[in-house]
Amino acid sequence: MLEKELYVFDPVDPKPDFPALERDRMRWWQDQGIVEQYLQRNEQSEKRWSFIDGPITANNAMAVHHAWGRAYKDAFQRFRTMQGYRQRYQNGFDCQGLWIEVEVERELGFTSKLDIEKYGVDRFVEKCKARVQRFAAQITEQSIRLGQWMDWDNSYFTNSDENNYAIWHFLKTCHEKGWLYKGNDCMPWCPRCATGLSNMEIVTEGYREVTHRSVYVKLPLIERPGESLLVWTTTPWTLAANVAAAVHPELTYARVRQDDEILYLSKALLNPPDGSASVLQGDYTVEGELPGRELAGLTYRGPFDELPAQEGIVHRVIEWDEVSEDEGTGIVHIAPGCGQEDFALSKQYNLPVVLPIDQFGNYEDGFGFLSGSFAGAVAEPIFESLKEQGLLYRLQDYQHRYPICWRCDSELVFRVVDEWFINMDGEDESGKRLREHMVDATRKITWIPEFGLARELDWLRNMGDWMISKKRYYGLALPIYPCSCGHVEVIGSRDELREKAVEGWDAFDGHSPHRPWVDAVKVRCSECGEAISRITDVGNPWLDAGIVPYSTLRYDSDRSYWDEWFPADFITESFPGQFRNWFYAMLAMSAVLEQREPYRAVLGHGLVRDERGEEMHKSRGTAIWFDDAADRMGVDPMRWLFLRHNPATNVNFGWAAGDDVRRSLILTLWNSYAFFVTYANIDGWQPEAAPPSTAVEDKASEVKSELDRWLLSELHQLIADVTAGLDRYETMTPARRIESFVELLSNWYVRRSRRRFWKSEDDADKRSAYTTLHHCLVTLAKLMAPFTPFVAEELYQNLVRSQDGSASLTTGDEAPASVHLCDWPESDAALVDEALNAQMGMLMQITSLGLSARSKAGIKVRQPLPAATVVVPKDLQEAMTADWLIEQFKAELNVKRVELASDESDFLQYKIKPNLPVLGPKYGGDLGEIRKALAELEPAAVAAAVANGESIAVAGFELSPDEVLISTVEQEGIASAQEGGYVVVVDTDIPPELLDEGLARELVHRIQNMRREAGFEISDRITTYWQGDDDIRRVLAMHGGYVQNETLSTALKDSQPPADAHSEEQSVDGHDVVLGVRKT
RNA sequence: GGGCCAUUAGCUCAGCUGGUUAGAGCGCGGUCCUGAUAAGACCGAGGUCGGUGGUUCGAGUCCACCAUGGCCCA
Repeated sequence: MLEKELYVFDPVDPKPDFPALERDRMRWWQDQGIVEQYLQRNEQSEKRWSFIDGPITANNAMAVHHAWGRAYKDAFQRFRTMQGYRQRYQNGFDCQGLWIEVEVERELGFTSKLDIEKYGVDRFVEKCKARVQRFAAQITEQSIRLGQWMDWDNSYFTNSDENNYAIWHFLKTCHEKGWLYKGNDCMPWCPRCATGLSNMEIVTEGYREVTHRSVYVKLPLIERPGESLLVWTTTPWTLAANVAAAVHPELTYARVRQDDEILYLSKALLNPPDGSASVLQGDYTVEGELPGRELAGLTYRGPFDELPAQEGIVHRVIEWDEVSEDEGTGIVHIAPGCGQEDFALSKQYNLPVVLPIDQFGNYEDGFGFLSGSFAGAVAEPIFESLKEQGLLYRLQDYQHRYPICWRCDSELVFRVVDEWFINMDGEDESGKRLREHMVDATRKITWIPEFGLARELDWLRNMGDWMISKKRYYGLALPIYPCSCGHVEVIGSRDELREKAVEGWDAFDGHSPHRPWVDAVKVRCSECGEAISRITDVGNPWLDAGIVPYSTLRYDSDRSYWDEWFPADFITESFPGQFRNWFYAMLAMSAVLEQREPYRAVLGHGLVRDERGEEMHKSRGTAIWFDDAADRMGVDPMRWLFLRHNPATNVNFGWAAGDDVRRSLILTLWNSYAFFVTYANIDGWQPEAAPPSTAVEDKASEVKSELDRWLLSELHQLIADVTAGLDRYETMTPARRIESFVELLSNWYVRRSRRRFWKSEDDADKRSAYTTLHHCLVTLAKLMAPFTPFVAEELYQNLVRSQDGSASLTTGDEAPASVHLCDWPESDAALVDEALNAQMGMLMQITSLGLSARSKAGIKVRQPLPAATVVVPKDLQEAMTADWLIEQFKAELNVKRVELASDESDFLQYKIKPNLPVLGPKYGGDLGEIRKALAELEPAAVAAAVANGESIAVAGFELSPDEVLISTVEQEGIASAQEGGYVVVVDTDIPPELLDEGLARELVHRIQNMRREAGFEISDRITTYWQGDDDIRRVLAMHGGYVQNETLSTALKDSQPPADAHSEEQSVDGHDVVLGVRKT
């Protein structure tokens, strides 16, 4: 091979290791300072585009599913950068919250909250911070590998002082509006984490199918000795907190005698309609029926009345409309301290609330034999006790979905606890509720996919008050200072804390506002002057992420900056949880602070599944790590795979899918690019100064082939479509448009243009081909830069930058140092020629049909045929007569002559159909009859009439020719193919001279293969040696010039090949031939 | 229980505001081509577009109900 410096373009490896190219290119970007130039490119721009990055949890390494969202983030930022918009490029890390505590607890081998206290909250919090730093660094490295260009040194961290104090400001605003309150609610509680879960965390993934021992319990009625209610529960530990039993007032209950006692239960459950077993076991007799309301007001003896905690409690029967007769007994055991609905009933009926368990799920004092035991482990002692008391009816295993902790999988319990809430129905000065402000903001936002709007509104309609406190250690320190006098101080900033501090400031000063340091500070109660302490709770982590449109945009420190960048033009995240998490938290916080939408458009996307559409599992080996995927698949295919996908649905990710992208898109493009470079180097072609498209348009003298004009036309349509799609925050449609363009480029333009590049003359047509292909490849690189930044850069660097990368190849038209610094291509509508596009479409269509016809005749394409006859739809017959089109068709199909026929009747049979779009509006209900009658006419006669422009009489109506559609099917015995009004027929009668020509082409083919096997360069000149029979001799005598020209043979020698030639004996179309090639 | 989404070829998925014969990739079978060559092209088989009604001259597309699956919320 020649020294590459002798070429204009760096020779292209036809089979590159793409991941290796990516790694090299990544380093090159860093070494050349390209990323910095990119970040600064639009600093002076008037236009700005505001993107806010949803913080990624810096708690573990990045996974492939993060790559999906980050591909969107990067693609849209790159697109806007190339369009000249000023941006912030700020990445964010989510750094506080229980999930981090859980991981650190795991690292340290802790099993309980108490271990943290023993270890020291300060050391523990430092560990949490360190973990976050570690993974933030790792995620940053991985994101860079993904090709994500952000201002990495300027990432925000939600555990920063600014972020925490911004939330303080928010909370103080809530407090000033009177929307912050301490509530006691019965809530799901994890006994391991020893914390409540907010309504946002009780999610569907937080349930598990489990089997519990359920129990039927008798509750003896005080007023009716010997008679009992029968109740049922799946959580026996709650029986010790029972205070009431609920019946439905309208349902019918049965009074049943069994043995020597009377039981009450739902009548329906004696003989369940679904055929399941009766609640009762054994013989019984129904003595009467009564509506539930007649049981209400009775009192009963509770199952654990002897416990101190139950002292003085009167157990009543109450009415409740939610009681069902689908399961249980139709009488519901009510323990307000252990269930949300129960707790609500306690307010309604003023029932006492018994609180049986502490934060670890252990029974409190006052519960006798149960005190100190874990609620989840007392089923057996409780059953034993019930049995002793004669209250146990029977036990039954019961399978149901039960809530579990999403962090540690522990089964949840329900506890009544003090927590802090934001009242989502709080009213502002005008009487408008916070919830309504959020709904208004939500409607102003563009939700992609559209159903996001409905989903968010649904959540806003149903959401309860926002529980913002958590009884944990590492997180936002809630700045809430309740005083024993009843007043509550809420601190809104660090300065305010210092002003109001009465002790502990010195101990705190210099620390982040985290526990335990901030807890040292006491402030003065503004009502009574008492020194008061902060509640020990930390904040819900969605406060941390929700404040980001304020904290990162300097709301508290630089309002003009905030004005400039708020609201965000665009955000994007994966769906799960976000409608009630990040999307929601931002809406809520923005509604409080500014009563407006914090983002204008939001793109949500689904989940990453494995190749078969199932969840990725480490254990099943279906999980793919990001680093592995980047190493093996490369990130360009990964990004493309995500960006070409419909965001509304989950994507199936895997090695085969990635390889498909590599082969069908990247390699196809690469091959066209390699083709260009190979021939451009041979010809010493160099790009011109001015942009090729206008250069060509301006030079009327330049011969522009239809292929070139067509490719430019398609290119400019592509630019328009891709731009429009990205403007709508869509990547699927643009990606698929690019795919089809690459397909056309490779399998039609390059295929049909090959000879233009091969020919030895350096004429205008050849230069036009180079100019066009070069321009299209460069433009394609720009269009693909947001999607596949690596391969786009490879093409760009070699096609427009000098080999050492130091300068532009063009003169007078300095090309930017990187494709990512280029302007986004502009579509020139004047270059879009729809007529030409249609014409080329027709050519592709008839070519395909011609090949099909040849295929049916079983004649290889290398064998020339005398003629093909083509029929095209009437309105395209004019377009079909173009010389260039005929020439392309002849060449592609290898036929000598093309005949255009207007009458396909010799080759086809007709079928006629009504033209429904025309007839429908005109004839309406008569259409059925017309269709029927039309079907009975003689097709050929109708076709003839239509061809002559005559009307057709059908069922009493006169149909004009354009109201009838003629279609055709092929006749037997003719080598033809037809589709959609096109017919191609090939003449299979091959004269001897064409057989010779076919043989000549076959010989060329063999020689070409031998050239390649011999390892010759494409431009090497050779001497060809041959030995063969008279037919071969005749063919070479006649077509020797052609063979020489095609094979770059300086001579054809009728002799045995010399020893140093590459030679073979072959059978060519039945002729024994010896061939040899040797470099001249 | 309420809401949302989906259901199109063996598999994975496109299909714009209703319009003539519903497409692609992979897989399968066959043929061809080859200076993209451990690629490529062409042809073929494979679909009652989940079901039932409705609106309409006409429904994969709009409406209702149902079924199945998924998601969200109680």
